[in-house]
Amino acid sequence: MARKSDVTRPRLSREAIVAGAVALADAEGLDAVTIRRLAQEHGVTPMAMYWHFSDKDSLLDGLAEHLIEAVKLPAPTDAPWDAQLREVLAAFLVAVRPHPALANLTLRRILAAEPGLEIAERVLELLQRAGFTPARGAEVGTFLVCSIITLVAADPSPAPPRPEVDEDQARRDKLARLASLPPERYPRVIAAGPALVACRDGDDYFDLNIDLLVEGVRGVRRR
Amino acid sequence: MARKSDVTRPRLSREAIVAGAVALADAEGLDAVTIRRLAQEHGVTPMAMYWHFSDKDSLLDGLAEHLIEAVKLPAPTDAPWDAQLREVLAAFLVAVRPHPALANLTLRRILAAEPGLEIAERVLELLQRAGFTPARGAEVGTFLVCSIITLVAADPSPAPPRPEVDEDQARRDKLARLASLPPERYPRVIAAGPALVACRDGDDYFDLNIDLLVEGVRGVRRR
DNA sequence: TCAACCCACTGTACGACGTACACGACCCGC
DNA sequence: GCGGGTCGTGTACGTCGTACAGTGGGTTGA
Repeated sequence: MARKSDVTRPRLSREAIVAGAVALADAEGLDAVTIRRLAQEHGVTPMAMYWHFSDKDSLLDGLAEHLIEAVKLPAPTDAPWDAQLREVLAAFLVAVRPHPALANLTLRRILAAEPGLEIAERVLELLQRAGFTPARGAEVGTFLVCSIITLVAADPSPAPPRPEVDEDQARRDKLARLASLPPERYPRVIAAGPALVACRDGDDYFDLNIDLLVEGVRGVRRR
Repeated sequence: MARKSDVTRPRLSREAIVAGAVALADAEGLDAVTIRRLAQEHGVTPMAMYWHFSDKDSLLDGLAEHLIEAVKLPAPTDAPWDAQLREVLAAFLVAVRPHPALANLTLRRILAAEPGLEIAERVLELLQRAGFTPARGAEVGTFLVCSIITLVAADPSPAPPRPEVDEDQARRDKLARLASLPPERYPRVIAAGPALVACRDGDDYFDLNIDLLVEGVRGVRRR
């Protein structure tokens, strides 16, 4: 097997594997994250991965944990609960947004490790302060976090392939298809076409919808 | 190859394949939906599928379309926009909820066929009536639909395996893990444990969060 | 009536995937 | 110098999607 270099290769490690996997997922999508592919990129046999991870699923656990660890939870202040809630959700968004291909992995793994528990505790505390019972708070909090993840994950094409020229082209094609719909049946879809097809690289989309969530929480507070 | 019956087998069709795939996904999760497995269940060679679908992805397209077609859009009334929006979102939820394993497929395929376009048009119309510009309406509407899907898809374990006794056991284990956390660090996580771990089989969770979304839309309306 | 045709399906094969199992090589303290 | 962890190799198996080349049976035109 060809080594990465002729001299000694820097020892493999959990962290190095995870970092490589994250980079790979960012560049080519989650489907490109393969035991064999990662091994190859580290100049190593596929089976070498199994010393550091018991199986592929635990590798994905590692990726999710990596994302969740990156959340920089803002320090508690004496600002009102809704302002603080917005900050917490925004912090989560900021951490996850660079890795849309991995966002979905965090969906079911937030409560699996300490950093995620910290986030959950914080959200539940703010929701309790807002007047929710623990059960209601859990339901709302679960939904909030899931929504942030979806906000990020729902955006891109299933898996961004190599050339970003292609991606643009695909978007243009999609827009053209919308534009060619019968205008008497779908006037608003056509009018909104550019916004429906656009990639969410501005902050507007995220700001607006985080606001929507927080406003929603305020709205259902009394129940 | 063994036929499903000794006598002539009823001709294969797109619809039959999709129906089988939906049933399979409901029973054993999306991972069980395999070209080979479907072929076997129809008493047919794997390659026979490729007469009806160009590849697996177009089969998944078919599944998504099947779900979206099932949405029973309520007739327009002269009720206020927010009440109607709630009805539309609820209708979407009702159609998707029986098939959590397939919900995510609809995320990027709503605008691919006519029934989905109809839904989009309707949502955009209501949002326009609420005072949103087409662009803003598109951003909010996209998020609303994605949220409904997430509401359904985020719930179950990755893929429900065979015995539902196991599923209950897994839930109990997870709850026990939460309960054994240090109470001084995670008091609210522990208090909310049952609600965090519970399966969302009651309507409460969905009703509450649809309300949250509609209230959120009302909240961000003026911008 | 019979050859021609096409639809729906078969058969075989290939490369990629996750991973079980057995086997080294390296490095450490004793 | 040597025995036992730590880390990695080599080989193999079963499963996946699917390319490509056949093939049989129903319909059709002469």
